[in-house]
Amino acid sequence: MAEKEISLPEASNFIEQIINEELATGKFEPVGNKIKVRFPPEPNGYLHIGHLKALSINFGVKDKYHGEINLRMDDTNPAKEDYEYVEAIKKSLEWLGLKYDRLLFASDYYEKLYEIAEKYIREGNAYVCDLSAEEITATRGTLTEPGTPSPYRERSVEENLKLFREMRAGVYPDGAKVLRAKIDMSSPNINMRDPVIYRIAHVPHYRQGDKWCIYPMYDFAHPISDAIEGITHSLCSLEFENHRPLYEWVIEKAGFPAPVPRQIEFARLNITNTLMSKRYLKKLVDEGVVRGWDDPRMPTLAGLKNRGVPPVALKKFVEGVGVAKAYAVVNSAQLDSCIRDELNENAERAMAVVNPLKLTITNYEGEEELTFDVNPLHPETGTRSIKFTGSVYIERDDFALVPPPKYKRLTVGGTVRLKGAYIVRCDEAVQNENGEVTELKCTYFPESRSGSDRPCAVKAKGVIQWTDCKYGAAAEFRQYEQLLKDEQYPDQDYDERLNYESEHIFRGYAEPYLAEAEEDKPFQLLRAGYYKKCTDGGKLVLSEIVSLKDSFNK
RNA sequence: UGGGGCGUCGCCAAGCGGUAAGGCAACGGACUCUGACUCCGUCAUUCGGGUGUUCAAAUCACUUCGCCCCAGCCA
Repeated sequence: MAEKEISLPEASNFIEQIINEELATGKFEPVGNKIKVRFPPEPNGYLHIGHLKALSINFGVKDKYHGEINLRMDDTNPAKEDYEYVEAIKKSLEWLGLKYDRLLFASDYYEKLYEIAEKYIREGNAYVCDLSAEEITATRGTLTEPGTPSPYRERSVEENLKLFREMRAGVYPDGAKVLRAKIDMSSPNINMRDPVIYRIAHVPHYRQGDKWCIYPMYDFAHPISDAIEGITHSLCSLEFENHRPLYEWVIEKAGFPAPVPRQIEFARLNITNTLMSKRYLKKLVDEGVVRGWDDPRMPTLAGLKNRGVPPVALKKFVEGVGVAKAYAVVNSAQLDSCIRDELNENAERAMAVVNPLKLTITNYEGEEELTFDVNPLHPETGTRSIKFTGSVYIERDDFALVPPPKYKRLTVGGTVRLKGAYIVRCDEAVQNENGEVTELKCTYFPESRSGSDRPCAVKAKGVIQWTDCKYGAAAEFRQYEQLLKDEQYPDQDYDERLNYESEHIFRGYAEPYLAEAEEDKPFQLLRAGYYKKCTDGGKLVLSEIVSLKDSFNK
């Protein structure tokens, strides 16, 4: 218990525990005890809420150890990648306020990677294999049976070198040959059975153009990229556990000096009611079911942003979820809670109705301005004014023909307070031929005006929100409460899921105040649980609104 | 079935041999011009099961059951 030059921070998860132990044993003294991590997305889609965990862990480690973090695009498969995605990824990190030390690309290492591949060949650690993809699969063996060596496994170094150079030169078509690591065809770990490390693909790369027609595989490129960058901890999700021996083999054979990067795996983030596979998300975008990757219905960070989710809420959520190795599905209620919590604290308030029911005050004439606190929790943020003309929309659920027990809102003959305005009594519920209530006729009590010191004999059981018929603005927003029980939720069928999502984007009327929203500023509508951030530079999406109004004035 | 992992409250999750933190959810109650918020209170004699070691185990050992991952020229 002697030499303790470094004071170790308190570990808040098992990864940090490991790092502390390594630091304590002096493993990183050769690099000045500098911890380096990386966040390595493949630019083949937008970042989604699942990436949040990797982000949080990596940036958390970086901050805690005053280390460095690279944002590295893991772009080794040109068929799927594009600049659009690297820009989107950068934007999402910026939105979250995460600052990385440098932006790097695996594709910038292609030359270096190629040199290491040749080194492998020269040292007998790799060979060119002519087997087809099907043949490779067939000879790989099964979970219980060992694989059989490729007939090309024992090619000479010279021949391998020649062939590999020809592969690079474009002599062979796609699939004709691959470079394989020469490890162990009978390893119980299938990943070690001579994995492919280079394939031929005559596909232009979004950054390299047609400079290359052979591309390194993840299992080869990733460990080496980590090593090149001097990454100390390569944190990834559980499904790469089986790749760890290969990760270590690749680095060892490449001959990097210690300390060499260490891969540590953690459990992915799963959330109920939220599908996160890129395949699924991309399909939604490609088929035009959503407006884009940033559609507020999407679980992408860009979508969440457009939904009005504050980045801090996301941070709190992911920190609250913790880091462990046990498979976990976090209930979306936990996310909702973090969002509501943040909104409750910081969002300005506004009223809105989703499912409007017209309420007309028969004894009211003229119009007036009512003043509200912008945020009751923080009165110092100011006030807002809403016009009131005596004709308003209220939420359909706030009126009941036959009230359930303990109902606190409007009923025929009952009274309720229109928030910030007057107490009204419902005299008549106008119904159409189908018995549906189409309008409420009410009388109001002038002396009940909000803020008035005149005593008012009338008492209201409840308070409801409203928007003025003449001045209210049409709006679109999403209800973030979990309306359906988990078991009813279509978990895998994405068409059903989309229907579900569509039903949870609501259109209705809101205070005109909302239409003036600043970009990125979420609102908590007075009925807790609703919130909305206006897209398109802070303005409501008008095309949605026009059709809305039509359907309202049926 | 070969290999690699994981099992602590309905959902996450601390705990690392000294007698089960916390959050979400839920449930009571107070307050309320948001049935919200806030506030107070309740919510694992038990750590997948069993057996051992120990004065003492969720923590160690053995065993058993369950779940996840791996046979892409994806990452």
